[in-house]
Amino acid sequence: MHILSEQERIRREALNEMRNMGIDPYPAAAYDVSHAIKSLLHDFEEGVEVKLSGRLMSRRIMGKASFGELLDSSGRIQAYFNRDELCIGEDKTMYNTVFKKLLDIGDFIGIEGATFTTQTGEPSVMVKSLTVLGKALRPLPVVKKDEDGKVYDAFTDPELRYRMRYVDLVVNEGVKETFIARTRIIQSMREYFNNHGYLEVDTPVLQPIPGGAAARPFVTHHNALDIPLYLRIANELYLKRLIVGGFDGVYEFSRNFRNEGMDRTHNPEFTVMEIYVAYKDYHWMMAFTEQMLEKIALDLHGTTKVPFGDHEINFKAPFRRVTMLDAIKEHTGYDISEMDEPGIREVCRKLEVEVNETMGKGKLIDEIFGEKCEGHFIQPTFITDYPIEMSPLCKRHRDNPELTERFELMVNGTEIANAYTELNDPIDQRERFEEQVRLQERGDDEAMYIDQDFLRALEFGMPPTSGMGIGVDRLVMLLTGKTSIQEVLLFPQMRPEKWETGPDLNSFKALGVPEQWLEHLPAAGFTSKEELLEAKPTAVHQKLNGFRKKNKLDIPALLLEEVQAWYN
RNA sequence: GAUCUCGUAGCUCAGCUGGUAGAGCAGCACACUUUUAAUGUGCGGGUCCUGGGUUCGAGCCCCAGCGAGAUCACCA
Repeated sequence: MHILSEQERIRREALNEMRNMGIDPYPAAAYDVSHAIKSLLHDFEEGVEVKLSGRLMSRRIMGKASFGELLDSSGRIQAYFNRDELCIGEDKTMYNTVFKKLLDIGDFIGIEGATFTTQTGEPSVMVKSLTVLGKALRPLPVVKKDEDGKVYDAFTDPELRYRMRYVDLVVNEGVKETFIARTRIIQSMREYFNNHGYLEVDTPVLQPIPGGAAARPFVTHHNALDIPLYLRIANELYLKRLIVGGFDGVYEFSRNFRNEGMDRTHNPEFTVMEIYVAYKDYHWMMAFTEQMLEKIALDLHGTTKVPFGDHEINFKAPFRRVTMLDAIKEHTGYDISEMDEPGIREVCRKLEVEVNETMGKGKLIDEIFGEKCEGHFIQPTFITDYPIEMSPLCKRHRDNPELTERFELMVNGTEIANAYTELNDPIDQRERFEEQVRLQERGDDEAMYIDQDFLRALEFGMPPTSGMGIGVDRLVMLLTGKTSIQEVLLFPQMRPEKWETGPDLNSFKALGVPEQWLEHLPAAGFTSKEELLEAKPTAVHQKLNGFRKKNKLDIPALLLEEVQAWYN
């Protein structure tokens, strides 16, 4: 138990008083409402009998009448509490005591009454009946907004907002909308795939070999099997096994886990949608992807134009297509298409792109692209035909064996999707994995492991297939105008909070402190037995009785002799 | 992991050259029957992130730690 602040103590006292009055602050019965607030406001009419529920978010008390705001999941409405409307008879306790004294901002209440419009033109509810549905014991931050929509005292500290997302969702406008948008984006995507007849599947999160991507995995241990298991870094190799098994198209919203840095674009767990479709190639997949994004933008915003920062991004298909080598030529002036590794190294030096000895030709090209080109692609652009070294799961380009049939979709200067014509030649695949092992030995810690079962599956034959993965979190960021991944994850990873262990009331009890006093000692400034015994008995005696008087505690005052007895 | 910045009341923030901790909102009390960032009067509320150090004296200076943010590295 933490030490209660004054405001928390006052709310607990109100809670007890409600119980003493026979009001259950946490009633069990369902409270069926007549309207969601948003829909009530949407076609607002006067004189409609309504029953609403929600949190009390503000109160403006003026003697016998008060205004408050009720917040439900859909919106806010003003409620008018008039003493004589709420309390028809002589007994005015419901207004004078329950509403004015015992309710607080943040409490859940139900109201029944009739709609009307105030003199200032505000749609409101004249409250005839009030029900307490759930008392809040902690004060909610009060965020206020003036006529111009200017926000005061917003709850802004990112640490507190992410740790206490429940508070963030209640008091900060727009937070809920972001997460509703996230779900709608996912629904739109799922609908698109289902309409094409592709099957949503689930593949293992716990994997014996962390394959399908180059990343550092989380390791755990399975006791019964006594083996290490890895949290998946990708699901690609499993989905391709399903294509081997005969599905035409499979997709999965895959929570992936990577044991790497955390910042405003990286969370240890994140969501990627991956889809694999048989008998298709990456040209088909580009068209499929751009149409998907156009649909998502339309479903979410009703237009393909999405504002983001200073830009407006247009998801209208088709998107521009540029080969990686052309992109490099476009943004650096160097044509590296005919160059060998030393030649490209020289270009890196001239461009002041940082490289090291472990990097192969492909990696060098990727570095140039990442440093000099990536950031320039604001409007959706497909970058195609990547070097073979950095694409070990991708089929060789039909016209150039040094390249692969791969594209990445760049939007707003970052990659949001990645796709291949998948490699289905098992012998080539085995050699590519072995090349990865050589890179690993050279020091490239991003190189991949060899998944023998995956190779076996390919040896049974996989139809030509195209696969695409899209970062769901980043897509949501783009479509909601957020610049940090923490804003689109309900519960982003944070360092665990340190909790006060709390005062040890039992140790006070052992000293002989009366039962009724135990809970008040920490509030009065004594959090441990040691702390108490360090002070003089006379000081303790005065401090505790002073606390009793100040807080009007309904317990007997302590005698000095009683306090002295604790010291023996 | 590195560098920089920040951590003060429930929330948002001031706090001078080191000299007894402040404001607004929220809370409590009183007044007020159509307000809307309601208003007026009064009153409470603090481990100044934690632990050391310097000093007669530390919210402020120094050291260490914890947490967060920004930049970078790695990654998507």
